[in-house]
Amino acid sequence: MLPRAARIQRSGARYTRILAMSKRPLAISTASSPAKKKAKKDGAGQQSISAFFASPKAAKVGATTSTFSEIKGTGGSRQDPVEVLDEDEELARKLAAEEGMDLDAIRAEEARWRSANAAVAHAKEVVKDEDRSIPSLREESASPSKTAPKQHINLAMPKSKPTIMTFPDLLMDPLLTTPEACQWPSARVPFSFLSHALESLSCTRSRILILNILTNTLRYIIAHDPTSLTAAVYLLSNSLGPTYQPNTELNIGGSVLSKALLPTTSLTAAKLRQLYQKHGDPGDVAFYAKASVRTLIPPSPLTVEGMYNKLLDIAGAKGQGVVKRKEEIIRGLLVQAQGEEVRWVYRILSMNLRVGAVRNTLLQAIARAFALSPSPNLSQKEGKEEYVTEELRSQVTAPPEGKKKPPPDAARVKATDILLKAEGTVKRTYAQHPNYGHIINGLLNGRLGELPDRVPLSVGVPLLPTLGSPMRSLEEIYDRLSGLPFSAEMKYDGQRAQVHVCVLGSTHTHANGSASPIKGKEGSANQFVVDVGDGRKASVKVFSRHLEDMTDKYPDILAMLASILARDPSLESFILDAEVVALDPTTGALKTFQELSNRARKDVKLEDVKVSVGLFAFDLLYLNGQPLLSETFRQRRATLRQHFPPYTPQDVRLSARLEWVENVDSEDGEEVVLEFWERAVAGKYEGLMIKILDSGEVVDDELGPKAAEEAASPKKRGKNKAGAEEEETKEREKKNGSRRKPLPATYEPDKRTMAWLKLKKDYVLTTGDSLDLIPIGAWHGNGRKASWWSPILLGVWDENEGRPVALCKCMSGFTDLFYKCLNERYREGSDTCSGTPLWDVETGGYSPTVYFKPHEVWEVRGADITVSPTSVTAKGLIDPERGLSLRFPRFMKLRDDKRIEHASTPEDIARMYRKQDGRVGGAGGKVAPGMDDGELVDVELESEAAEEIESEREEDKVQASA
DNA sequence: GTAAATATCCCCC
DNA sequence: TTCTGACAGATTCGG
DNA sequence: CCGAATCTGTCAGAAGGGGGATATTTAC
Repeated sequence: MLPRAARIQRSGARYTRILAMSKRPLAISTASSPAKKKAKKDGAGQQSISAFFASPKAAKVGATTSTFSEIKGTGGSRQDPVEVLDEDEELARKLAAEEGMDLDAIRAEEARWRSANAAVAHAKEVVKDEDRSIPSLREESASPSKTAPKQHINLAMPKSKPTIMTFPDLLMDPLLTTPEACQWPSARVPFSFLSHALESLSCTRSRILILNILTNTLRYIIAHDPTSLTAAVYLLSNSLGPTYQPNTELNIGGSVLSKALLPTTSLTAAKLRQLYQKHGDPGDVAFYAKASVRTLIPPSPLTVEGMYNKLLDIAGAKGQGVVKRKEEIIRGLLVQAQGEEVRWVYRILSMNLRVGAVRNTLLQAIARAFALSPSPNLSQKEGKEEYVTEELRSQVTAPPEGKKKPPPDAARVKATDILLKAEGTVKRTYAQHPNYGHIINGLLNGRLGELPDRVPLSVGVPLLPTLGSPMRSLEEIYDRLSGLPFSAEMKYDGQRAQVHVCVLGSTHTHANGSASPIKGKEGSANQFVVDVGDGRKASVKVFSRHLEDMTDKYPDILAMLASILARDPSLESFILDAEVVALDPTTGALKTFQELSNRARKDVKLEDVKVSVGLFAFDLLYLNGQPLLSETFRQRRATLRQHFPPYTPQDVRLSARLEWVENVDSEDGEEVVLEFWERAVAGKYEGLMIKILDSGEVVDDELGPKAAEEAASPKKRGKNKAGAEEEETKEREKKNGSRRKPLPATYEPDKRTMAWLKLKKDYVLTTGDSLDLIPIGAWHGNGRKASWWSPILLGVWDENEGRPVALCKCMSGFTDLFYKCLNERYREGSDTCSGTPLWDVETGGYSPTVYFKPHEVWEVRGADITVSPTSVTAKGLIDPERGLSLRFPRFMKLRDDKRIEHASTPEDIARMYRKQDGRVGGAGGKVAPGMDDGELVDVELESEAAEEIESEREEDKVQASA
């Protein structure tokens, strides 16, 4: 029996899916195309008119519809949902009649939709009756501070009938169920089981239910086909393997996919496009297209492992004719897939499941699944306290159906505690060794508690980086850290690099991870071994921020590392965290990110290096066999500086530099920090990184920093620091009347803590400039933004030509409400929005789906001005061939006080470019005097002004809708 | 049959 | 990289 | 004291500009 809450969720969600149907053009590819392909694209791909914007009937229900989407807004709908159903039915019949085909499949589908139909109808009633307080769009904008109240739709939903096999409900509380009976007839998990799980996932947005579904799914697989587990997890993770391994990329996009789909459907390209228009989601299109096909001989059922292996085949394919070969594999998969499976095969192929579960949730589910259903390979005796045993589980009771939630029973409390512990171990392990395959092997072959030892931090396997939280002013930083000593480091505009070095034959050599999930193909292709010169050799790897192996790209860094090893024979293995920055080879002055990205990436030879770089080290995570993660930043930094003094090569052509990042500490005084920040603003830096030096506690209340410092003490990392210690803290807090949060200065992979704060100059409202731009065109959004305009093309005002010129696209900074209002202000086909360029604008290399009548001005921010191959703004002012564009554009507010003639001009942009280009800085940290002397703003004024601007902005954003 | 242009995909920020 | 929004848990507020 | 309202942290998923790598198409 399904818990009531689950039933409600499920039906509500099913209903969401229908709402989520939307129109979208066939061309899914991005539209950042050079001007030349404009004509072709506009002709073939982009079907721009959508029913919602065109039909008056839809306009009539518009308000109601968006009200619906509020409930579980997976994108809203451009059509009355009920009608979608009718049309689908009709279409199905038509297809069946035309092609003379598989009525059974269509019937089953009909049944499914009909039950959903009932749900929608009911839901509609409920909403109408229950809630008159959901305002229409206009009312909403009148009282913007109130967000629409949450809806609870209480209705019973007839269960849809799976076409092929009957699978259990997966939403139930895993503590109340057990995966006893095998759910499939074969030895291996069929793909249909996974498909069922995905289907269930897509029906809800509740984190709790998503976790339940995933956990239950994995439990069944652990219990009945553990060898398929790794494959299943990768299929669920939108990836084929750890990013640091080669050949985990499919290298296929929308174009290959639709090309492959076409022949499996016996539909014409035009019909397929029609389906795209109808449904929006490519996976749904595949599903409907396939629903019209009859196969004479039913293919053998697709298995999870079979699917995964086929994907590996695709990823491994190389050379001439790959597209054809990949197409064939895909076609094979689509033929094999039945019913619902088609949708998920297709979404997996596009590596975008969109079911609300990615890395963290998946790891949680893995942990819980193993804690509840231990690997069949293990004897039941060991480590009982790490698992939720059958006895314990059977004592857990279901909460009663009433609305009152009584306190959970003791067994549940205990079980939940065990689950949380398991999550902690698995997440921590993954953060230090992000490889699902290794973790699953570890869990299948060892106890939960042994996992960290079985899958340890290893040289050669990148660990996830610590993340910094964005801050908007220096003041906010002092506020957050309430007196804890910190270091302020320059944030360079380059590329993150995690450098792994291990001298071969040293005592601390770590295996580079066994049991790779990537089978066959050239698994461990790139082993980079550098010759130190004194007879030693070392293996070296350089990883990017997203843990991609980019050792290829930096032969000069490898050379530098060889020199470092040569000058210090005691170095055996280490992991450095650093930033690679482009440098002027002679002066050592910093260069821009854009220049760094001009470097070649593959098979780079030392001689071919055109852009010199420096490696600016800021952390040391491992040294000579010893992980340093649990040491404080102060300690790690000291060790780093002790063992890795800066290095300047004799010949800049043959080796990169090694530098320490420039920094000051809070102990140097506030003025010093302020000056440092001003230098960051004036120079070619992104801003500052602020890092806690010692572990401590942050005090939220008035109790002041003293208590915090008192409590500050280096913390030993350990699994069970909980228990008594925590209670003690809580009690102390109660007495003091202050809340404290522990703030560790240890290296916390994958955590976005307050221990690392980033202050970028473009976050700070009074620094960096903002632009006033004119919206001149747009595209249809995807997924969540399917019923809105997104992105939007923005232009500057060119006085000479007397018309707007496109500068950049923009999609960030808009609220949902703003999008809705935009739909009204620029309704397709109205006098403000047209599929053809009715107004005199220069769009350069952009070809938007629709053009807007240029009559508004928006305030927009960005980090930098870039030289652009697409934009034509200010062409000739900086570069004869290329225009200028904006890095990280984001919408701030509507400027209804400005006319388009008052928008920014190409000259403005060019001036900003010159200003940032002339910025001073340099590796030595010297600031050339006399530059930009007017830019320095008193910090106090700054933050006050910022606050004002901030609140103003909020208001404006809302007002924009009125 | 080879070289240049174009299209896609992916990855950096 | 940027951003917003949804959930869920924790805290505060009002009767 | 309890339930509602509000705050906070975490997670997911939209998508920006630029540029290299590679396969495919076109031009000579």
